[in-house]
Amino acid sequence: MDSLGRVDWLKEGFFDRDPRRVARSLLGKLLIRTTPGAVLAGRIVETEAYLGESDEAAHSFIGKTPRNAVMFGPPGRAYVYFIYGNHYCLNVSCLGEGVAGAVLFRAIEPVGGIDRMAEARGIILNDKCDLRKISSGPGRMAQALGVTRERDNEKSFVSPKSDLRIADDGYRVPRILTTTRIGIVKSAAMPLRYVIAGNKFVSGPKLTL
DNA sequence: GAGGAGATCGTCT
DNA sequence: GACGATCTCCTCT
Repeated sequence: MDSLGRVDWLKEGFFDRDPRRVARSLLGKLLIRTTPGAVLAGRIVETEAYLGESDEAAHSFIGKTPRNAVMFGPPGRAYVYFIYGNHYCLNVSCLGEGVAGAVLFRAIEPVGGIDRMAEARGIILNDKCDLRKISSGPGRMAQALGVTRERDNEKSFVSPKSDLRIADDGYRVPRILTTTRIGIVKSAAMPLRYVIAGNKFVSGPKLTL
């Protein structure tokens, strides 16, 4: 972690808030995966908030099931699910025990261990490669960080022993844009997607300001 | 560059 | 048995 300089690790209280506030606050923070051979780090540039049982688009809308139980658990835990038969998506639980809520990590800007993340994505690093393909989009980002449900679901983001944590290195987000969420049908009009304005690693269609 | 469709499987009804 | 918080490839312009 020496290469990252001095950072503050996020604590459980950070996540014990409304998912909308957590989603905004997470922008600009560093998502860090510690592996035996390298430290993978990415700056969070895009998030989506999923509210509790009042949000039709959230998995928690149908109530607690084995799949979504983490959303109802304590804050600061990883909720990982498998989607479309191909991809994993990484979320962090918000609010306290018994209250559902989560924030989906949609994209990060690679800042450390880039070669390892590219390798995990099957991308050859050279002058022509598009770095956005490493971690721009929930499925891509999860693959770059080696996130799977078996390995990471229910894992704590706030335990000092965890290999999946979030840090604040003092980066100041210039401006935040709020848009509707991507890929959902129900409650699609709710503006619960947050992105760092102008950041090229944000996924989805280009945003006009 | 934009748009459409297929891939593929866990989860819930 | 249907559907999904996605990605990639292919076609068309």
